[in-house]
Amino acid sequence: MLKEISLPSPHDCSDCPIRHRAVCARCDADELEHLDKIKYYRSFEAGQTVVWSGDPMDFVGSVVSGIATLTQTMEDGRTQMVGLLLPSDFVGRPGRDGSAYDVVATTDLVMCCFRKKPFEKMMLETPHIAQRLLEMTLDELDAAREWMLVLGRKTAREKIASLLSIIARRDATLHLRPAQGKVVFDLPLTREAMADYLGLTLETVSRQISALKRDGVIQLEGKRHVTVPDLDRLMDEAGDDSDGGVFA
Amino acid sequence: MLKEISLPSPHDCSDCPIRHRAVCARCDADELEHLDKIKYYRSFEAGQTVVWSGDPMDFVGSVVSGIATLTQTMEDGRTQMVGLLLPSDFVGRPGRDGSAYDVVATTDLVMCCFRKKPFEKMMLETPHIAQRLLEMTLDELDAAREWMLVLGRKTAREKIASLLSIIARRDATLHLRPAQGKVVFDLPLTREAMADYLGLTLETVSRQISALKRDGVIQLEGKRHVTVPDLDRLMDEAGDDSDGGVFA
DNA sequence: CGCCACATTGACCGAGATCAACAACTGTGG
DNA sequence: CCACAGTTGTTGATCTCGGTCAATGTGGCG
Repeated sequence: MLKEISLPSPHDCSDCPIRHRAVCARCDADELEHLDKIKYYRSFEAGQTVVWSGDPMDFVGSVVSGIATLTQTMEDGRTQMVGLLLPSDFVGRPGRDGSAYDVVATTDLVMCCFRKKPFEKMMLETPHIAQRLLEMTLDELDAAREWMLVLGRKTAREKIASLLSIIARRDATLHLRPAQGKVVFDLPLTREAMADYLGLTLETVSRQISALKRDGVIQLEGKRHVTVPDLDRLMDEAGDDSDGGVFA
Repeated sequence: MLKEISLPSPHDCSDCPIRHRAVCARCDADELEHLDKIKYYRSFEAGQTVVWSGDPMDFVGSVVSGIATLTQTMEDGRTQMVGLLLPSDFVGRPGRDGSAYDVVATTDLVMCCFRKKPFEKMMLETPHIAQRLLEMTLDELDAAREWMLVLGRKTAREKIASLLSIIARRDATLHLRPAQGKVVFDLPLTREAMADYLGLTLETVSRQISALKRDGVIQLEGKRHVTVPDLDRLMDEAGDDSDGGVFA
């Protein structure tokens, strides 16, 4: 079944929900106008593949709404998620033809795309864009390294707790609620996607979620709706260095 | 015992061995002269810690020679290496006060350091530096994501083979030898460091290296000197997508 | 209703961790 | 020169966490 996805009418950057966080965050009015000329919107429905690994990619862009994943797959089918793309995150690599990863929409997704060639040209002329992209890339590198610790050294229970606390914290900041005490959110990932993120099997994910529920660390309503009564407790289970947030 | 480390006399960038690969790769003569004013060299001996995680860092810089590691440690002592720094690699994050990781010299090490504040100022004024740093950061992000697949989904044997083939290929390109057929190199890491890199115990590392030796995939002379009779065979064992190098 | 995708739970197994002994090498001091 | 201690690496015995295989549950939609 193909849902009819309404292409969002091109709207002004000034009321863009990711205006202040995306790659264009530092651009002034002139620069936005320039960007406007090379941008277009694309929508994807949940489950659709945005780009296949190895395929040429003639655009780069930002996630406006929804969630996408970056995954790598070995010949025998083992797959590892290597990135979780949330609104304002950047997709694609300037200066490279193809995607190194599969990019898949896990929810309905809207992207603000820039034609690659003009974007690359603009990057050379517009320090504001290159600077912001560098900052975002450094943040992603930090996140990737944090994840390497999760993958390499944490137990299954700690891995699940780590993922939940990341989602909980992101959700809290997104909705401008305090990232402590009680947090409520919906899981944006299937058990299988969580397993691919964590280097586990989906059965282990299921078991550990059940265990955390049994132990009162989380409450579940249905399969996706999660209540965390005490975020500190959850972060404790994640084995994270107590002082949650690294540096500003 | 403290070895006497001779501080290398400040030398001209023009005969710097990493001139064409480091963060200064795209700089012209003027820019190099400017960099020269804020740079200084530091030497470390094998085993010394360059920066502790969380400590303030008043410089950024490039590895000139030797090898350093980036590691994260949990309270209970579990550690995960999150970066392997080879000559020309960049250390430190502009715009951040402290290091998020421990940086440790695993061999004798020489670094070309830039005072942070002036470097940050220069980055804003010198697109060549910001551009090159962006490129290098994107490369590191790709490497980190490649490593996430290794950590999350590969077997112990595949992990060892992956690490060996990475070192072999780097060594081959460094010495401008073809990255195929027979390759010979010295392991720059202890078994424990390899374990920390791969999310294994040092015993498992030792066992798998012995197994690869038994199976003729590698030959060992002493504990560190490795001969790879057939790099393709090794890469096969690593389970890597056959077409070794992703994109250019 | 029955189908299908997603999730849970159980029984069993094996790769890798853990605990422990030992070997090889290096530098130290008598 | 040898005895030694310290570091690094190897190998063996055993245990355990998480993977594998399989049955069962659940909720949405035709």
